[in-house]
Amino acid sequence: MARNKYPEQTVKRIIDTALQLFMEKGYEQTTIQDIINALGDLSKGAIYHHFKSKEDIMQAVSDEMDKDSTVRIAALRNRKDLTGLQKMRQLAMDSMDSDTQATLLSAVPNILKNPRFLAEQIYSGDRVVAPLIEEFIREGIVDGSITTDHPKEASQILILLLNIWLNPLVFSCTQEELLAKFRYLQQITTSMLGTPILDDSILERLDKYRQLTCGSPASSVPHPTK
Amino acid sequence: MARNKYPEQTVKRIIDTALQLFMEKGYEQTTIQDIINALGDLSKGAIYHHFKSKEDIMQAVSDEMDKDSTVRIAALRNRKDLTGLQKMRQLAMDSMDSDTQATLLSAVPNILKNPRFLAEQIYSGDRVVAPLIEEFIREGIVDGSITTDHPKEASQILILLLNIWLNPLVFSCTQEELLAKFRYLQQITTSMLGTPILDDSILERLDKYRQLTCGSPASSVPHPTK
DNA sequence: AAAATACATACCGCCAGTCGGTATCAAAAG
DNA sequence: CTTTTGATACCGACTGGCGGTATGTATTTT
Repeated sequence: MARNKYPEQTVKRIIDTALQLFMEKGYEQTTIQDIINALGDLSKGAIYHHFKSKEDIMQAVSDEMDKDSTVRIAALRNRKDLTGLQKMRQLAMDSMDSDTQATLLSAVPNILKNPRFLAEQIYSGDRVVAPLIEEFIREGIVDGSITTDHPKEASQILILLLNIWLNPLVFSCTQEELLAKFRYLQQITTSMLGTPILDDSILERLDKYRQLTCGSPASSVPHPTK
Repeated sequence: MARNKYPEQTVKRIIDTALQLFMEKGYEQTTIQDIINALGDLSKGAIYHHFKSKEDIMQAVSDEMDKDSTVRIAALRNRKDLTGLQKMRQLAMDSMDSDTQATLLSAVPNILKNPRFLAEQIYSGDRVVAPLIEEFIREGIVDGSITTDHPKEASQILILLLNIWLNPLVFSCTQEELLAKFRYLQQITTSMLGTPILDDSILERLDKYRQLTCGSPASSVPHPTK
């Protein structure tokens, strides 16, 4: 195989391919040979030239997954025209139709076989996303749009509930169950931050979100073939 | 090696040894040979006679870990002298000084290297513990000691926050941070169930709990050697 | 005595990771 | 402009260790 003049393209191809396979089959179940086969035109030596171990590939994959949520939040961060509350609302909105979420949801069969990704989600939520949310909350406290005496803890719980508890990929559920969860989450977050942050416009996205994981749009609507 | 007349003892030894090693080194990092070496007097054939795969051992280990929490809850369940609220309080109390928690906390270096256990905790919390909590909540609603319109969702969130978010093993934190978390959790759970369920008597246990993971009793009290 | 159980041991296939080698490039040297 | 040099991108055979199996043997149960 001819040598690539732009090795970063090769690196990216490896990461993308590994991401796909790790999501589909799980990290442990994916073999380096699987990645090689999926790439088609690279060898073992090529991979181990760019990454020092399989774990190293996983690290790069995790970073890649974190990337788009952090850049989205970073963009929000610089907006001077929004109150803390408005930034929070946008954030919650975004968290359900980001590219990563979509591809992740459509590719991962069930996260039960992917404890690595579950752990990654939990920790990146707490370490990278929550601190930024905390910032928004503190802004909201200053500009008067949010009320709480525990911004740090609130941000952690918020992201945990949004990313994990409400995620049908983690806790599979029917449409009605998801709706009930969402309603209760509205209630709780309202009492946490002193004002509603989750409005019903998220609901549509939420159900698309769920459909991706479960397939059937609803189990509550019996539709005998007419 | 002489054949054991009581094979269930051998099975239990394997499970206990595997539990210990899985916690210390992580599931993936523990080899069958490690288990054999730790056991000292058994061979590979012995293990694969009692368990059909390494995954099968993990399953048994998980069941073992779930066991004591489920029997404790089952015991609470039959108590007719307690209100739903009182059962909830006892449950929260128990969740922090059970044997499993203690041994788990003292053995596991960081759950980051143990995504399997983290996932296991999350799912067993949701599937086995939460439904029982929901029962207590419904009892509490009937006997008037608890108020909520979403017992199911409340139970899920409650156990998630208690087992995962508050767990210093999952999210390592200083004593003050843990205290702040606990205070906020008191607040939230109170608004969730209409009455305080976490009282300060849990706090002592909570700090012991934390000390097991981090070692130092407190970072807030500077004690220069006198 | 026969069957079932509780082990032991040698062995297999597969996997992550290694290592010596080759091909291609960029820049320095002629 | 050509040659040399050294660095980089990649190849593919190989290895050690892993999970798992097959077969054999001693002990218990029936």
